[in-house]
Amino acid sequence: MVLQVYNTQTRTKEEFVPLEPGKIRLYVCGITVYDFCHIGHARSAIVFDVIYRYLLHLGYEVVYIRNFTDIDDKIIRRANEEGTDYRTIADRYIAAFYGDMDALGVLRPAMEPLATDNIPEMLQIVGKLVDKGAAYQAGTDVYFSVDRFEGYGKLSGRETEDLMAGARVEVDVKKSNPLDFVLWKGSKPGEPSWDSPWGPGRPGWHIECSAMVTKYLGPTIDFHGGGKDLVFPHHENELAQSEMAFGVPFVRYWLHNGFVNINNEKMSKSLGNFFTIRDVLKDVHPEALRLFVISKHYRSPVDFSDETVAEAERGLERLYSTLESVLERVPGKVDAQFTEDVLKKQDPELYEKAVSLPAAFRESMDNDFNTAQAIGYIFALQRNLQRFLDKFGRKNLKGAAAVLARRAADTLTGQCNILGLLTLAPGDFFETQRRLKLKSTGVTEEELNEFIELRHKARQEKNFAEADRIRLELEAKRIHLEDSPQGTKWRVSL
RNA sequence: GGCGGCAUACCCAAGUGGCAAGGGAGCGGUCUGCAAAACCGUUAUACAGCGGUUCAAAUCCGCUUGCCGCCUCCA
Repeated sequence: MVLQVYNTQTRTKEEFVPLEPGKIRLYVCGITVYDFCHIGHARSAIVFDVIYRYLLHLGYEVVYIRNFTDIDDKIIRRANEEGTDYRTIADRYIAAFYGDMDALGVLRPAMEPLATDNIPEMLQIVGKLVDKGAAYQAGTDVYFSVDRFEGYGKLSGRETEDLMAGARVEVDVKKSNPLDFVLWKGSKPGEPSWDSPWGPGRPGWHIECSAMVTKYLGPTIDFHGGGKDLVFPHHENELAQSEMAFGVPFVRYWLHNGFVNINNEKMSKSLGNFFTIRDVLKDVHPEALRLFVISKHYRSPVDFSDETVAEAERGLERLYSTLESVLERVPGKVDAQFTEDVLKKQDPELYEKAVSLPAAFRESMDNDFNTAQAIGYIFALQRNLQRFLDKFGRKNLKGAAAVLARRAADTLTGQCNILGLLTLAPGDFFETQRRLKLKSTGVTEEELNEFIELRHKARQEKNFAEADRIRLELEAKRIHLEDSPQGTKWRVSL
């Protein structure tokens, strides 16, 4: 089986062949640090986190780089609004970003370089382009000359004539071609600036990625990723300047994730319909958000709503619930040896599903990271496992049945871990989940425990009317009581 | 105006030529003092519409309709 990936540039799925056997160079465009991240950023981060985890799982050495754009117009504007400097703003939101990413369980890339730490490298590329006649100075700015790069438009599938015709931007008179883009921007008085052969200034938007890709990974890399909106102009321009400067292919496979929509409309700052990661995580468990994101193929748009997120939460609770049952019902040590045949006889379907899950999972993931399908297989095994557990009523499992249940649970957990799911002990998950959800009911844990205690007494006295009254009172607040042999548990409905 | 994507049950969502995965919700049942959870059963002669290719199409081709995105900062 081979990994197939959809390459934006060719618009087809291609067999993945790394530049260097066993090694993968992966670069993902990070964020511009001028505000808190929203769930669109979360989707991108989670999608590439899953891809990164999967490539590691396949046994590749993956060098994963994700940059921070820490100098740009929006950062400067924000600094001016707050009467502070760009560095303060950038550092604040870098810290916030790390907080969000850690909360989401996103693995850290090998390196997360800052644009401003790589200015000399950028100037080097600008110099190369000027020397080759592919860039020119106009006023205090330096522009890339799109006409000089034959392949311009090959990533986004556009013809330069089409772009010209549809140009919505006011044409900058300094440019010799309206499509030319700025490599180096002369700074206005009071703006942050760096010295350069073309005068004091700061980098244009695209040059930083070209510089950092080359510096940390080399002139040709395997994967370059980001949101769909970066295809044009950002990645198109990166590609143009890099290939012009270094004369070798820039990226072997371009990966772009789809958007998060709200009510079927793109979520964006300009539309004002966005949710920050930190706000969402106030009532949604990070693994539930992750499951929500990867329940759909990464290239498709995904609609974010209370309903769609709640579905993911319920699904995740189901998985953890089954795992919890296995922990409770299968004795701590399962050391007895049984032949495969004996295990299979316990429940042929469960046995078969457990044994075949890794292959099915891998086949899905090898097909352009089809996490949605992989999750389908995971739920199928979960269902079989739960069914198997239920066959034993409330009894603990013993012997071969215990071994089979344990093996199925381990397989489930193992595959989910590759996606960054089921990374917690079930007990810890449910505790966090209950605490998150209880906040929205206005009932404190102490109050709730008092209710449960009162009801417990009423039940002991066979005063079921009172017991049911308490149940109903709590249900009105979406708190459901579940009587079990281990005592009364509770959960908040989603 | 140019370029691109999507359309599968009540909802979400896989499927990319050979009997339509999975999840949620609903309904009926088992269990329960009553519940909940869980389990069992049930819910698409059918994949926007029309035409074509094929022994065979949700899957390939063409047209039509509807929605969305990019072309400006944007994950």
